[in-house]
Amino acid sequence: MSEKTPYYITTAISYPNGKPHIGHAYEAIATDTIARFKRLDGHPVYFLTGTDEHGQKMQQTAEKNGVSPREYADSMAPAFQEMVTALGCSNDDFIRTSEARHYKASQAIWDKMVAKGDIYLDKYAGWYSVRDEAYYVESELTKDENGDWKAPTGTPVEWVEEESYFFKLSAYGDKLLALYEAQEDFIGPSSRRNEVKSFVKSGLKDLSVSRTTFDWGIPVPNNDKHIMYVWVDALTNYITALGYPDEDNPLYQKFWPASAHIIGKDIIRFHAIYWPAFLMSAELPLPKHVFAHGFLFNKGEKMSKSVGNVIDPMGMIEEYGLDSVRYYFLREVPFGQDGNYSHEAIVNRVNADLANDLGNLGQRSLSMIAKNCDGKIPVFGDFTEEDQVLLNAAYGLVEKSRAEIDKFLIHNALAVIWDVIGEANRYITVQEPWSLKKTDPERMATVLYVVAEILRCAGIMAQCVMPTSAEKLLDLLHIPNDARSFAHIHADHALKSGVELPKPSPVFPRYVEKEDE
RNA sequence: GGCGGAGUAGCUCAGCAGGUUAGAGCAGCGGAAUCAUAAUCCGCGUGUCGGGGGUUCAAGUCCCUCCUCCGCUACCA
Repeated sequence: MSEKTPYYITTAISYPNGKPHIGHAYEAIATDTIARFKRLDGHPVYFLTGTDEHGQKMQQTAEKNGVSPREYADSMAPAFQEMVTALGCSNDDFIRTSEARHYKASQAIWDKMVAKGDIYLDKYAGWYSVRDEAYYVESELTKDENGDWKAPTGTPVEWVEEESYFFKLSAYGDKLLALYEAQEDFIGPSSRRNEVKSFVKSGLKDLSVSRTTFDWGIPVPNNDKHIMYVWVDALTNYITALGYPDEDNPLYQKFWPASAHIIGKDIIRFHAIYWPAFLMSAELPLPKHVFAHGFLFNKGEKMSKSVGNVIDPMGMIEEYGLDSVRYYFLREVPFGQDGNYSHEAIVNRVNADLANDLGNLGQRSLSMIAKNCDGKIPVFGDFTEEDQVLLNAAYGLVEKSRAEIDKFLIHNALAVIWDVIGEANRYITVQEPWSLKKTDPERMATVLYVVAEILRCAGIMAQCVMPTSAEKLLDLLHIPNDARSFAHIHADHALKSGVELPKPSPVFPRYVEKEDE
């Protein structure tokens, strides 16, 4: 069997000037689920996440806290690493853009873009508000009664000019449009692709890619007065982690170009326009997909610190359990669209799908096996048509869900799995193994065998979204660790009759509301 | 303002190369069953498919128009 295509997937790197929030967590678990899916499906996978630590905001926040930017970054990054761990992410590396390897990579790609003739020194001019410490474009400004320009915040602005390096983004408009044409699925979902296309069609201006007003960033080669615009360095993290600029590095050789960058919808432009332009300039291969997920809302309201409705991912894990949280967000929210969180919704979803449908399917069948089949995988007779239909549905799961995952429709991939679980519950009702127990014990054994086999397949599939619970389920079926990949979802690897099973115990507990006292 | 997306059962959504009585899940109501985590299974919806107009033998599904909501409209990241 030839090895499948390597699959390199990344989250965006988080900006650690605050605590991790549910948005960071959502992106991480979604990316992790795809990464796990691909691994289970036999691909060599590299999964990267990390923190984006440079920039003015980090420097400002550090100053407010009376520490250096590096000290501040060092104090903030661990919370993100801990979150990723707590979320059960299977990332192969965690990159921090303040690391030495990343300085090397960023300066190398910069040099490549210089060599290509795409970077030049000029002046950046614009309306600047000293008080806001921000530039504004003219369309944002208003004139006051004296005819002076004001920022949207009401602060006075002045026309300032600053020396800056520019990247010739304007030269890449046509190439980018050609890319979007040639690779329809480069940007997903399609609504985002339209936005990006129209933005590019409206004409690209050259991009200011260096700053001189602060110094927390990667120095521009051969000109220490300038640091790189954070996005130049931030985007480069995706190749730093593979060993760039050493293009002979085995990781780079194997995994670049990336299969997918999973990002939030707010940073699509940087990933779908700037990043491919930078790579084209540096003459490096382009990623295959950039997919933007939506935002999460708390009962329809945007989460914000001032409203005080921010969801802490660690608190959620504690309340509902990690696998329930992972399952809820990935099943409930159509991936690519905005989603909603509420206590009622998660309890409802988790109890219905996990405790009732899958958990109870396991419990009802495994306890019958324990009581009536000597606690061993039942001996089965000939399969009826109904048996075969159900088994085939399970064996077809990989192909069906893979088609969804390849379109980044994680919610659909999960729905496909739960369709089979529903069919299995209906099958039991129709077959009535509890009646067969008296009338036809051999047939009862066959029915229970079929259900156990469905559980095996569903359990293997579910590993991508709920690794811990799925493992537990597979343990109950006594599936060896080396028989838990998608390749085993096939009749050739079906359960062996007579294998002794452990005593069944519930895998997905029901969430019961706490009494108000 | 310009460009783009969306408006379908209480909720979340699917449907759309136009074509039989517009679907699913959840919630709700009724029933069956009793292996099981009071779980499971079956049955039950008179929905103006945002409003109006048009094309067509036939329109959530195409065209026009209006209303509402949302996104994008570059240098904070």
